Amino acid sequence: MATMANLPHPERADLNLTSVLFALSDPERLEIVRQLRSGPMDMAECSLSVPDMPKSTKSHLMKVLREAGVIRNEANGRGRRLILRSDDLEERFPGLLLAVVGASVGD
Amino acid sequence: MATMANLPHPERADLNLTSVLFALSDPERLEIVRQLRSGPMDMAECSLSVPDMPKSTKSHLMKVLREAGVIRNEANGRGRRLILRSDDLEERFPGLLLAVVGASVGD
DNA sequence: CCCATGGTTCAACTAAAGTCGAACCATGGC
DNA sequence: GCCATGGTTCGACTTTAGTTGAACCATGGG
Repeated sequence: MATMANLPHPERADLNLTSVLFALSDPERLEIVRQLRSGPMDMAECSLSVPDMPKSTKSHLMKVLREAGVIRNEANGRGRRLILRSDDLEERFPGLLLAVVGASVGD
Repeated sequence: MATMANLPHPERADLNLTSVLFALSDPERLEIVRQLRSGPMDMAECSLSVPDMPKSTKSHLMKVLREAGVIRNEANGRGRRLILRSDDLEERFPGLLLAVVGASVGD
C-alpha cells in the first residue's frame, strides 16, 4: 500500500546550489545519480562500485542526496524507489544536471 | 619580474569532476569563482563575505580551487594573480561552469 | 501470524576538511 | 640595504563528514 516512512524532502525553491554540488562531489553518489538518469530505480537494484557496502552506509549516501534535493526516496512495497529530481534541478540550476551527468568523470 | 614561487597546477586532462564539484561546493570558493568570471583578479582585490579573514585561511581556499584545477594562481609582482580556467573546464566538463556561475545560489 | 526482506536511525568511532597563528619568503619601493 | 606588503606553508586544533554494527520497523508472502 505504499504507506511506509515518509522521509523529508526539500522543496524546489529551497534547493541550495552548494549543497547540491557537495552531494554530487562524491564518486559513489555521482554514480547513483547517473544510474537514475534513465529513470527511477528500486534502491535494492542500484549497484555501486563497492558491492558489499553495508546497508547503513548505502542509506547514508541516499540521505545526503535526498537532503540536498537531488533525489526523491519514496516507499515502494517492501523497498524504496529512487527518483532523480531532474525537473526541480533544471528549474533551479538550468543545465547543471546535464553537464554533470554528461561529463566524463576523469579517473 | 614575476619569478615568485610557481605553484603546481593539474593539467587539463587530469581534471577530475568530483574534485571540481567539491571545490565549488563551498560558498566562499564559489564566490571567488564568480568574481573571476569577468576576468583575472589580483588576489588582494578579491573580496569575500568575511572581510577580516586571516590570510592563511584565504590562501587555503585558493589552494583547494587551484588543486582542483578551477583557477590558476600566478606570481604577479608582490602579489598573486588569479585566473579562472574557463577553457580547460569547458573542454573537460562542457557547460558546467556556465551552469554553476550562472545559477542563483539559493540562500 | 510469523518471518525474511529491505531499509532507516542511532551511537560510537575514524577520517577528512576547515581555521588560524606563527614562521617564513619574494618582491618592489625607498 | 632595509622594510612593508602580500602571500605560502606548517602545525595544532576544531569541526564536519563518512563508516559501520546494532537496534528497530513496515511490508508482503507463506
